[in-house]
Formats: sequence, structure tokens, C-alpha cells
Amino acid sequence: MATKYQAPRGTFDLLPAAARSRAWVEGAAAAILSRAGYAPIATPAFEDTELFERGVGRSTDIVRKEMFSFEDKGGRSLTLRPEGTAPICRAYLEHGMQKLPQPVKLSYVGPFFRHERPQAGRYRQFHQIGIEAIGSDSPAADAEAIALLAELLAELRIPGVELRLGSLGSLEARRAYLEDLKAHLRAHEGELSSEVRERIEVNPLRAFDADDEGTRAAMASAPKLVERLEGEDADHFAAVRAHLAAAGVEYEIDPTLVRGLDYYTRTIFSFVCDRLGAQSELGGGGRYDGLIEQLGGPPTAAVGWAVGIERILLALGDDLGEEGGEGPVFISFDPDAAGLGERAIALATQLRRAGLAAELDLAGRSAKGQLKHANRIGARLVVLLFADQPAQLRDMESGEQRPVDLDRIVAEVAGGAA
RNA sequence: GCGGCCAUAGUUCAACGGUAGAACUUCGCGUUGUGGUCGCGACAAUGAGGGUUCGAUUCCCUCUGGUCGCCCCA
Repeated sequence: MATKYQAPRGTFDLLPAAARSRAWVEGAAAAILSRAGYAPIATPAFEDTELFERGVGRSTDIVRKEMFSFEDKGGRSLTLRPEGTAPICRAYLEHGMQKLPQPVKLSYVGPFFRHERPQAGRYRQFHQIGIEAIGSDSPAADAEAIALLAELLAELRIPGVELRLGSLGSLEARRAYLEDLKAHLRAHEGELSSEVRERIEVNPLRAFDADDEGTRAAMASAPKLVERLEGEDADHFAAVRAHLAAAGVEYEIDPTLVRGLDYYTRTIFSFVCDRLGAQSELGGGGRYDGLIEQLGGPPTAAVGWAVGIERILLALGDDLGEEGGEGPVFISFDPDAAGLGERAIALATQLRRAGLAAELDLAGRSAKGQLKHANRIGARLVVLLFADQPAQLRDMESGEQRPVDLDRIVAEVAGGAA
């Protein structure tokens, strides 16, 4: 703690044990997503600030107060990406992906940045796994995306997960609804909490999330979007639900579900978990049929989601699927004998080329210290090199030891026992 | 961004306002190239800066960081 430098607020070092858990989560995701045809994509860690202002929405908390923005030497305003969808849509347009067979199915994993007050499960640099299916308005695309996230969370055996589903309708329907909702809020202004009152114009949907009694009472009689869906929006939502049922995904309709980003239309969903402390969402997403157009592209329907890796790990707690793996072969040598250190590294290299885990002393330890170290790192076998005697192969579990022919070392060691 | 709680070796914990201790880890030793158990030894800390006091790990303030709740969301 006496160190002068610390990882910046809200960031953390990924130490080996945690890195292993993370690799396991990412590996599970990669397998599931690639089987469904989602190909990996990576975009820069920062983008034009305007991409997020236009894409995410100026009225959102993310854009209003959570972005890490800075100016480069040319005077351009850049921002560390707070989310992944707008950048991928930008890449979709920039690389003319509308000429590819649609929908273009992409997956990503990487760091994102939001200037928030850190808490368990909430960081300033956090990591997400996500997918986007761009170029289809089919309800099957919504259902597939949701089913894949459900599949991932199930595969990781995360306890206490629930899926909340809702629909915002089309942009037009939503706009009309928002006017009605604002009217309702204004009519009940006296009962609302000050925060909600202040946000009537900015983000009236937020009022559904409020905790205070006055607001809740006022919201009980408020018009609800899912109940007003009509025409194609209603048909689309019904079809998504039918597809989800067919895929065996369980969910609960949440008429008050809202999302913090402005680009969502129609289907929205959220996977929540009761093990996240002050946080509740593991991951979520929805359809964003207007975003690409908003960014200057042709009208393009799309759907996607993101899930927080730290949230997954938090929900999993200590119940991680740890794997032991086989211990390495350790090459020990008499540190006082000339040339043995070189032979040891040559031997280790040879074993590694043969695909075997092999280590040797890098700390100038005594012969005794080397054995001790071999034991500590869980070595399964130790090769002992001497200046004037044949090499020995020691089985660390049984303690048995016998001379070994170094010309046949790979075969001897690959066999397992000494 | 708002409120509460917290901050001592690498880690987990001690110490009435009066000499900062321990356990685990790491490194070394227990002689004659050989691990685990055991014994001995060494390294190693009051997050930073102010204030009160003869004296502050302990009380007060600011900052930094963590954490819980709010907010927000992944």
C-alpha cells in the first residue's frame, strides 16, 4: 500500500488467477457464438465523440456525464468507447458490410469505459462480451440473440438468472407514446419525486424505475408501452415470443423495462441476477432499427446484446469451474557444475517443442531449493542433471527415482510415470 | 454525481492516545548436489497531506482508494 502508484480509480489489474476465470468465460462465449455463426470483430478503444453523442443519445446519462472524452493534438474530440454497438455500426457502414449477405452477425469482447462511481460489479474500465446481428428485422434474429445469451449464462451455471422482456415499439409508436406518458407525468407532477420530475422531458421512461411511493403510485395508472403495441410492432413482439418459446427460453414480460441507450426500438431484454449487490443486470440488449440510419447509413434493422464479464464473475462468486491441469516437468541441475544450466534449458526447450510443460530454475537456487520449488509449482516429474553421473528422473508423487537416458527424454516423460 | 462505512507487512488479522505484534506467503539455514512435515532465521506495514497533543495506528480535517446504498447500467 505504500506504493506511489495505484491502478486508477475504478480499474483493476487482472492477476493470473482472475485471468484464468476470465479466459474460461470468454472461451465458453466464443464457442457458443461461433457455433451460431457470429464472427469476431474488434473496433478501436476510442472513437469520435460525436459517434456516441449521435448513436447513444445526447440525453442519456452515458453521454451527459459518463464519457471519458479528450482532445487529440489535432483538436478532434475523442471518447473512450462507453459501449460497443455504435462503433460496430460505424464499422459496418465504413466497410460497406451492407453488401455482405444479411444479417451480418458479429461478436466482440473487450474493454469499455464509463466515468461512474465504482462499486462491486461497476468499474470505470469494464469488459463486455456482445453480439450484433445487423441487417434483419426478423423476429427470429431477436429470438436467436436472446437464446444465445440465455445459453451462455446457463452454460456458465450462473445462479439466480431471470430474463425480462419488453418491447418499445417502433420509433414512431414510441414517440407518440412518450408524448402521452409525459402528459400523464405532468398531470401527476405533484406526486413525483424531484428526480423524476426533472427528467420528465429528458427521459420519462425512467419514471417506471423509481422507488419512492409517490412516483410508484402515479406510475400505476400510467400508460404502458407493451400494452399499446399495435400493428406490425405487436405482430413482431408476438413473433419474438413465439420463437423464444420454440427455443425453450423462459422469460417474464416486464412492461416497465427501459434501457439507458436511446437507440433501442421494439424488442428489449435484460438478464438480471440477484447476486450482483447494488447492480442487477448481468447483460441485456435489444433491437435498434434506427441506429444505422441515425449514423448516416441506409435504414437497417439490427439487434444485439452485451453482457458484463465482471458481472458474470461476481455472480459466480467462488463457484468457478477450476481445472487443475497436469503438472509440468521440472529440470533441476547442480548450480555449481559448469554447463549444466545450459543443458537444462536445452532440455526444457526440447520438451516444450514436443508439447510438454517444462520449467527450470531461474532464480539461482541450490539443488535443494530447486526441488522445493519443483514441489511448490506442482511438478509431476523432475529431471536431475549431474556433472558426473547419469541424469535421474524423479516421480514427485511417489518419490521414486531412476536413471534416465536423455536421448529418449521426450518419450520417457510423455509416458507419465517415472 | 449524492449519502453511510472502511483503510496496519505481499495476504489475513492484532495493538487504552505511550516501544507497531502474529499467522500465512516469500527468501535463507538445519553440511556431504534431493521436495512435501518439523525447527530456526531474515525481508516486510500504519494510503497521502495537514491539525489537536509532551506524545497519534488510535481523535479532527482534506485528498486518494475500496465498499454499501442512491443514481445509472454491463
